Amino acid sequence: MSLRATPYNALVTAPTTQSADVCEVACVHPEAVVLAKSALPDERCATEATNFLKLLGDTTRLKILSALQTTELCVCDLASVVGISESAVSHQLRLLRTGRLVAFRKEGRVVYYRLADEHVTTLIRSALEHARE
Amino acid sequence: MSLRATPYNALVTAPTTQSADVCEVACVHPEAVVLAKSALPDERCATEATNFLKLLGDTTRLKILSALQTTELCVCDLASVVGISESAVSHQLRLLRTGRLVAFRKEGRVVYYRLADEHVTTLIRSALEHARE
DNA sequence: TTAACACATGAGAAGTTATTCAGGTATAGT
DNA sequence: ACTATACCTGAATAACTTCTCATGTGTTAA
Repeated sequence: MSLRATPYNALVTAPTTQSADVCEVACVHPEAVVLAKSALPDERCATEATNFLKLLGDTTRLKILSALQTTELCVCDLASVVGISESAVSHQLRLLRTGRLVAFRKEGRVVYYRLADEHVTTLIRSALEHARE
Repeated sequence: MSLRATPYNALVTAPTTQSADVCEVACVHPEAVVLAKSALPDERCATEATNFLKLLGDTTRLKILSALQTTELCVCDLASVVGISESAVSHQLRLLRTGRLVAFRKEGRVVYYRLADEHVTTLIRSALEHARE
């Protein structure tokens, strides 16, 4: 996960010149293509959404987030719960903070992290449900 | 995305020897740690869930899946809709097939892909909703 | 049979990611 | 002031991902 919002394939994707004829490239079902194309989320939303999903799509981060579903925890605690180094946790927390998936409060030298969003809980629950079936 | 189910950090993660004292490593809030630890999803579920979320966490795949929410489409169509090469689409479809996010039917030499699962639609909708707010 | 088409796949290149390690900063206690 | 603690961060490295290009497979049409 990069901290910048620029996705890998933003540079690679063909420049979609929205001319009159949508189906310039060879395609089999023009009407279906037009329909599907109009249903695509706009670029910004798609990027935001994938950045969000990317953050959930990592075992370490999913564990961190799962742990935070029960209670707020400090970095030390999280390292202990997840079973990795504090440094690794800290790096991941930075990504989660940047993506606004977690919030935190400082108390002296201890930093308590918590989930920032209901969506996180919902999505994790859905994904786990899907995984179990 | 690898096709194998072995995650990157399965080999790196410290071996959690589940001895009597859960908090062997230094940690600040033992009770919170125990609580959070018991709430962690088991390893297999966490892996499956993250594999699923990983598949959603890519702009190209999200576009493919979004397109398939409207109607079934062949590889050609998808390439046209998303704006990338057929080969790239095909590679991504393989991952989505392996992860059982899409299903397909063959008709002559054309292969029609469709979403395999309600969860996919739900999750995409949630993620986009989160992205927009 | 031959050619064209729709799709799949392997190899390789270029980019991205997650960890460790070696330092940092800020706060609390002595 | 000095030390320990809790946390953060940059650099480096190994692993992973996603594309392109070349090629292979199966099906239809001439």
